[in-house]
Amino acid sequence: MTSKISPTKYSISDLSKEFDITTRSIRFYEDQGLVSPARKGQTRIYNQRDKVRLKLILRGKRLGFSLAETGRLFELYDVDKTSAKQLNSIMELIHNKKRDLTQQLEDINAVLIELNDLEDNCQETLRTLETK
Amino acid sequence: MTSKISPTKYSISDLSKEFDITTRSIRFYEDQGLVSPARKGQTRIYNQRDKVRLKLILRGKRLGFSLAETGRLFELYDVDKTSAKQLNSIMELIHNKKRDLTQQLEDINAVLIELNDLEDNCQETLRTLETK
DNA sequence: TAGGAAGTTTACGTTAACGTAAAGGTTGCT
DNA sequence: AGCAACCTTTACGTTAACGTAAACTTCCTA
Repeated sequence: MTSKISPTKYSISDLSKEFDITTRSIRFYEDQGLVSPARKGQTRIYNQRDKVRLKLILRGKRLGFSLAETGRLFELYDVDKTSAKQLNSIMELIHNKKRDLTQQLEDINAVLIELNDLEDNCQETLRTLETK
Repeated sequence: MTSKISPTKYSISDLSKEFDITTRSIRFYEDQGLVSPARKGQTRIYNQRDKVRLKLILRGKRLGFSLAETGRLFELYDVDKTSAKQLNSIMELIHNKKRDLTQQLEDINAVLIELNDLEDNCQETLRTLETK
């Protein structure tokens, strides 16, 4: 049996509400080539794929990716018929991204440790203040 | 015996070379109140503390912190004699930062998994290209 | 049929984090 | 003395990622 799935059709304001971003941002992402919704007349109509892309864009932003970088990552997924040359440059790109992210993991862990220390200090100070 | 430590005195170009940033950036960070080097006449003289701060600024940037956010974190360390009220707002700030960073950890792990998948695909495609 | 809600394009404005250039002071050779 | 290598301040320019406003269309409904 074929699986019927969710509505798969969204207006721009549907998505702006769901992701808590402005319609301006969504149109801007389109301008930058990160999404390309269908049109019904003038009106944009977004499908599941567009929605997923928005989610990925936002995740990218949380990680400090520029929109251009996120766009590059999107391209990676659309690669089916590529030359070996391109494949190698793609793998280099992937390698660099992995390197950056691994560095970020270290950074985050370090900062989390520091924040926990700070938190402990604060709580202790609070306790001594209350005892008095 | 007292431990003699490293030079602890740096010129602006020393640090710009060491951290691979421009002197313009370093002066800008000063402008934003993130470092405050001593002066000998007009000339800036940086010490160990300044150097550490630069390192932290750069780590913050890797994590997508704005200079203002990093500045807030610096302030947290200078807190000794603070009121309970301030302590609570500080702890809230810490809490939010921890929340963000934890989210980032999840994001990074997700992206790393995807990148590994992509890498595998690329390598497999490369192998099939070579076999032919 | 008048108006409101949601959509559109076009275009100028804004903020952060510097880049870049101009104009000049200080030190150290040679 | 001259100039090269640093340092300084001042100030305008630049890019990314939108914000904001104007002017317009389309659809719904009271």
